[in-house]
Amino acid sequence: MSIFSITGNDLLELGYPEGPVFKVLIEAVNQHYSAHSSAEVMGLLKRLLSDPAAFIEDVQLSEAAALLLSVKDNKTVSLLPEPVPYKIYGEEYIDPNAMKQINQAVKLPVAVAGALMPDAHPGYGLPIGGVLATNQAVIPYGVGVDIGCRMCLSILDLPVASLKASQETYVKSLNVHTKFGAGAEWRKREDHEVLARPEFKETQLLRQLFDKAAGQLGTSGSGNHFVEWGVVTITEAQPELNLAPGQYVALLSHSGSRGLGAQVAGHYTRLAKELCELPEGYKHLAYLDMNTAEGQEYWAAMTLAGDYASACHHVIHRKLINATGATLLARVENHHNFAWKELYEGQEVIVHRKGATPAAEGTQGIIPGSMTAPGFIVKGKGVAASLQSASHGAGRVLSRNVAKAQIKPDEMRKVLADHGVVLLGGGLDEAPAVYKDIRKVMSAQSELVEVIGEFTPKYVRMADGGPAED
DNA sequence: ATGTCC
Repeated sequence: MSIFSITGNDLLELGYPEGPVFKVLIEAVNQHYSAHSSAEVMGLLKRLLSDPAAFIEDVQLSEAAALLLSVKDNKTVSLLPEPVPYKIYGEEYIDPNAMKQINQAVKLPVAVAGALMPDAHPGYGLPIGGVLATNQAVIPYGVGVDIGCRMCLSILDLPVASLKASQETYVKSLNVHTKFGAGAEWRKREDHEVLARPEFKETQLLRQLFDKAAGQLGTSGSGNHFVEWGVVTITEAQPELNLAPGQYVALLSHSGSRGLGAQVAGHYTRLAKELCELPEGYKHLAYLDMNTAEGQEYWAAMTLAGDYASACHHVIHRKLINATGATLLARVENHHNFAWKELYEGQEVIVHRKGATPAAEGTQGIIPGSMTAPGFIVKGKGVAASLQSASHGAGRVLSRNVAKAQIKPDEMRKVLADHGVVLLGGGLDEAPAVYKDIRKVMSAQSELVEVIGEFTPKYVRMADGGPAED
């Protein structure tokens, strides 16, 4: 007969809420159950956690059961004893810390299903590249700080030869009509109907944020955001895009909802943490009940931030297309940090995509590679196991700090020159070498999306990189 | 991601 004992880690693994119940339960089990098998005790502990009321008169476990019931009354949320189903795509390319984060998210009591995309890397709460479906709950950090961060591609009627022949015009258009950097605002403000939205008058938060949003309309921010001219190659006729096979000049942008979305995310994450107390290590996953005023308020603010992000892209594209005198032939755009109401196995769920491209059957999207690697125009296949999602890019392999310490400016210049790419701004932390191989990432998700076109960057503008690390 | 704590 072996002597068996449990530890606090065992209880954490089982999803027990941290607190006095730990000490009481460890003592009770080690005193009264040490002669039982590990499997027997674990089974008992699972039953106790899922239904403490059934143990309230149990000789050995009544105290623990009472504590568990009072914890529930005190709104500390208990995790699921078993995770809901989730599928990982391209596991061999994914950081273990991102795996750990999706493993936590699928134990939330509101979780319905999850998925992890092949470009995944760690984030706050849900990993970047993480997808989570929940029941009647929205997780502000499941959407992310940059609410509505999205891609927008305009395919134009300009001759491809003009890219080289009129290099100066294209480069100048980026310098004149885009604005990058944290806090960047246009001195002469742009206009767009999104600024007339009633939501800007309906909460104190959005009233406060309106002026900054008006100033930042049509700016791009910093980090991995970009605006670039390049070449779209279509190999087969695409009726949905109304495009014949061939090559086209195109404009591609990547940016989000700027200060507006960041402040909305911060505000409602703080609120969610107050209303939804989760165990240690899970707190960034705090959620709002969709059937409360707070949940509905976040949803409205998130929707506005998403539409604002779209408006920013449209302002940028309008100005750059005007600068070249082009005509728009086709446009593809998609959010990749957002939450949607969708059906999963017949149930309405809230699908959070934090750095993941919507890929419902026939839905078009853009998955960028890097400055020197192609991006892909894709059409979703509607695979339920991925919650109808795909990656939102190649994903980083080097952190910003490591990149700034390791990559030499001359190496980066050479890679750009070898690919015929002109870069305005941009830092070592955005060098092509910091990204995974987009072709490997695409093959890891070939069952999720069909590629219908490629985009190759030529003239790229980004925010100036930060200072190099020592 | 954001002028890095409303």
